[in-house]
Amino acid sequence: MSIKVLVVEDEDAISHLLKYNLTAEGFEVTVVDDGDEALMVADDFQPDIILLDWMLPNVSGIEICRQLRARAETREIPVIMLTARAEEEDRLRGFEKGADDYVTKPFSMKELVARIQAVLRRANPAAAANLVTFGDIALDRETMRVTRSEANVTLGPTEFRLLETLIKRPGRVYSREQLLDRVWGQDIYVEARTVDVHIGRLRKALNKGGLVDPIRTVRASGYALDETYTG
Amino acid sequence: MSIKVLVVEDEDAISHLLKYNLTAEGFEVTVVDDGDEALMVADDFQPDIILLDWMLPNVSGIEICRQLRARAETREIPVIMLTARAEEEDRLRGFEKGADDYVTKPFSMKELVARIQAVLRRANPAAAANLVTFGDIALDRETMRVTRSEANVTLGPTEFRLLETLIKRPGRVYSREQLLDRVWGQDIYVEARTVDVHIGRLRKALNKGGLVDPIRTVRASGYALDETYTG
DNA sequence: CCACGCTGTCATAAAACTGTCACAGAACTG
DNA sequence: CAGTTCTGTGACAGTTTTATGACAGCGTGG
Repeated sequence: MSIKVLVVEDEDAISHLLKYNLTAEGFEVTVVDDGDEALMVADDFQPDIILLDWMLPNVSGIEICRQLRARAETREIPVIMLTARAEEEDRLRGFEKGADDYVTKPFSMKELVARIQAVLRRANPAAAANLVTFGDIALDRETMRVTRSEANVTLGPTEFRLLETLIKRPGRVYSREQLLDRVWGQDIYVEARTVDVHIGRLRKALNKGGLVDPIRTVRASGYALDETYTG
Repeated sequence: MSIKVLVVEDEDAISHLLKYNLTAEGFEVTVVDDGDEALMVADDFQPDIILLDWMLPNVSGIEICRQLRARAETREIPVIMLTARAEEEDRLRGFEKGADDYVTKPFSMKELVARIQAVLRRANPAAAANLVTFGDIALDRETMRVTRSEANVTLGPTEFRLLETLIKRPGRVYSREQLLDRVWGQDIYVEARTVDVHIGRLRKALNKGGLVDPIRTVRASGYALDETYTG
């Protein structure tokens, strides 16, 4: 099942553009062009996120936003405001009324998608899935197994947790300290460089057989799963 | 580079605690223990937020707050007051003088971090955002990546921070000294001309493939992102 | 008690990045 | 236009950061 996006936008040019591109990105897109309809559709379609134009016929986007927040059924749905205005004051009003983020037209699709994902991550408390995948890598918490391209990968407990941590947010860079906190726990002390060694061990296990390394080293910062990697 | 916090606090016990915990939370923390120093450091370090102790030697926190508001350079920086007093009257005075929030000692780190983030969101949504864009350039703090026209740009740590600094205020001209303060830090000494070299490196990386240079050199002054540039 | 798998630390080598300098060229000045 | 000031940049030596093999300690199961 894919992520459902509700687009509230009255300009056809923009809504078509959005529908086209977001569909291509794998989202399930519904478009409405007016505020009252938006409120109704939000209720029964239950989108995962709403993209809300600021300027709408009849009711302003900000008012929609306020009303969405007032109803139990729609309260939790994150909202990104789309607007031509970049003024500070407007931005503040948007956040005040409960917008989760704010995108100024014109925007790039890349930016929009990144923001959608960021907001969803923030709003969506841990997807407690047993099976997590990243490219051709699959990690199963239940069986404590990791596979790459269907082939079994043998990991020690520490490497397993390390991968488990990294895979939660592919692309995000974790500092050695953050990894120590998350993988080793906050109370125990180990050298930061120990992380390097375990990253090395994880790499060796994961890339056995000459596969491409999916782990990115970010100098002076830490490590991340390379989000541009496609298994 | 992460969010910069300036802590103004004269009690070592507390400032150490703050520095330790906030650093662990991913903030970049600078501590000063006296008001006059705070004003100076705020100017060149340009923190994203200031945690200000109410009781300080020489000058009171509230006075610092007032003076911060009086200067263009520091006016926009949000302030959270730290105080042992919880009386309504003090709280009002704090807000009157321009504090954005108010935390009463003793406080939990969790609470403080939550308030910092709330204040940052309110005061400056862009600074708290992971993704900053300028024209066709996008800088993502979470993944530590920079792209131009969707294409990945490889930067060293220093060039990354340099761009991060410039992109905060496109168009603003930064002197070499200001860039040294903000990008390199206040305590270390390097030649001003070193900035030129890194600007050169940033340019080379950013414009690879014959793209237009978005960085403007302002003779005898410094550098800026060219606000007339449209990606 | 031993073998074994796993761990954390270290030493060392390799890689990546940094700051400076020198010089060429560009931009100003009068 | 000649003189002066400022900027761009290739080269380079030095430094910082990362990768990795080696090793000793630990706990478990035999």
